[in-house]
Amino acid sequence: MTDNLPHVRFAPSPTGELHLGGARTALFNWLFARHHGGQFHVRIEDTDKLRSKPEFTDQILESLTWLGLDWDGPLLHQSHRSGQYKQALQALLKTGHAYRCFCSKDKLELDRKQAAKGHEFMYSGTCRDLSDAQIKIRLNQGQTFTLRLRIPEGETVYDDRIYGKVKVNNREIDDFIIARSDGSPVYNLVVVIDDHTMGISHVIRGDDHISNTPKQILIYQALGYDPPIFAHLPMILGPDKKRLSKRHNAPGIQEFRNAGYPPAALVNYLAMLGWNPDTEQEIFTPEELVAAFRLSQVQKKGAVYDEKKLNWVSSKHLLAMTDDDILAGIRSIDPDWQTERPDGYNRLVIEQMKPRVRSLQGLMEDSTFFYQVPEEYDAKTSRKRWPDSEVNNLVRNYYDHLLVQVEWTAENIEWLLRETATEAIVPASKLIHPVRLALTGSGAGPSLFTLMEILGQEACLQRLKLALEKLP
RNA sequence: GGCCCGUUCGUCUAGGGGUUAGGACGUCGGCCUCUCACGCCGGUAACAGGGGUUCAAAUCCCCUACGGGCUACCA
Repeated sequence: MTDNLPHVRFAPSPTGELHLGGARTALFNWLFARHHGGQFHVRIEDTDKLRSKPEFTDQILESLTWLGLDWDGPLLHQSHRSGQYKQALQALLKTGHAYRCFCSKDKLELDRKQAAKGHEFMYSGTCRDLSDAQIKIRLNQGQTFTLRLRIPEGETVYDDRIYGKVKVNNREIDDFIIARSDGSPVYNLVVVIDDHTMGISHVIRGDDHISNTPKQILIYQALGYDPPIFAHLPMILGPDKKRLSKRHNAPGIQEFRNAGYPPAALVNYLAMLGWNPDTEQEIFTPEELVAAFRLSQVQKKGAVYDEKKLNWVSSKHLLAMTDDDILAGIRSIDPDWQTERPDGYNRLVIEQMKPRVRSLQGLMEDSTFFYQVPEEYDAKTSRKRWPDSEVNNLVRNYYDHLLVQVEWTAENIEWLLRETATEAIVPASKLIHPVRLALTGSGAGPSLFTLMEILGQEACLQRLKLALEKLP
């Protein structure tokens, strides 16, 4: 490119939803581009007609958008470039870098099976040096053929920005197929042409592509293109150290969204998987990540996905978010959440609950007592905090005091409670806990007096009355 | 099988010749306290193994083991 700024791309195939590994690859590309003021492109690799589904494209894009990974320029589709591939194939055939191979699929498969017993399988090169006459005969017979790349002698070397120098003897690479017998180009050719015509300067992708890279470099050379810079990211692993997949019931990005992880938290966590900022900072905003990101700080080894740490990162982000932002986040998952309540009330609830949860979903679930009368009382807490009818007397006294309380503030509520306890010559906690149980149905929750102030006099009285009837 | 890549606490990682091998999550204990969280303090826990090189190796070299990836007319 003429601007000298990096151009990178994320190239998912729409054969499934975006998962963690893909998201991380996209993220690192995006961080790299944004850090250097370059361009981040998204290209949909939809050449596999059978497995590609437009719904998946939509879903992937939605996930990227949700994560905040905005891309530059139009969305590209690989399938729209077929003319160009044909042209390149023709050129390679003409220059002798590619040749026709008439071996049938069945024969190749047989060879492969034979070889499986012994050692490696490589294409034997049967058709490598067919004469023009021989080719003509076969063509006249109507034999179908694939196109193979003629691999030159020597070795292919490249400098991986993460792995360092990677060197492969070309003997290890066989004359692989670049066009199928129906004339369609194969992935390795297609990426090369796409990346070249898009002006991609840095190819940043999963390290499962490391062995493909020399093949692709050979194609670049055959075509007379300059290869881009390569950087291979380590895989994200499951607890068994195998590449993370559905078998680990690894959630797709949409599930993280639905579970109520703030996108910035997921981005933060993913960035820390296999990368480190060279400082001891752990919690980053996306902007801070952009500023700090260096490819050179990327790890070579795979990293195990750890939900516990994600939860921690998420709780940190939640704590740092404003109540309004959290409310907006919740509404983006569930537009109807507590809409019948004033948002002022909801914000108070959020303020109280946000240090106690790890996700928006958790916040919604754990704050139901702010909105409805508890349906039951936690058995263990009941036994411990409300063991007998003496508690009823105590709570009834408090209830009576509250009945006449005109100014409903946390201070007044607390003062009254302590008064009630003092009158009965018991510690305040003897009253605090049963009251909380009556109001929330559980033994845990925000500070009782703040809770009561937020709930309001009417709700508190109603719930106390109910508990007095039902407990112990 | 072949080729490539990797290996520091359970997990994410710092450390690249001389360190009490550091931090974070988790876990355990304590403090705070009306509970639960938050917060704070503290504990637990790692250089895969073996050979070299060196006065000195987690750090450099070699081998082994283990793990992963690739080895398609998939992408």
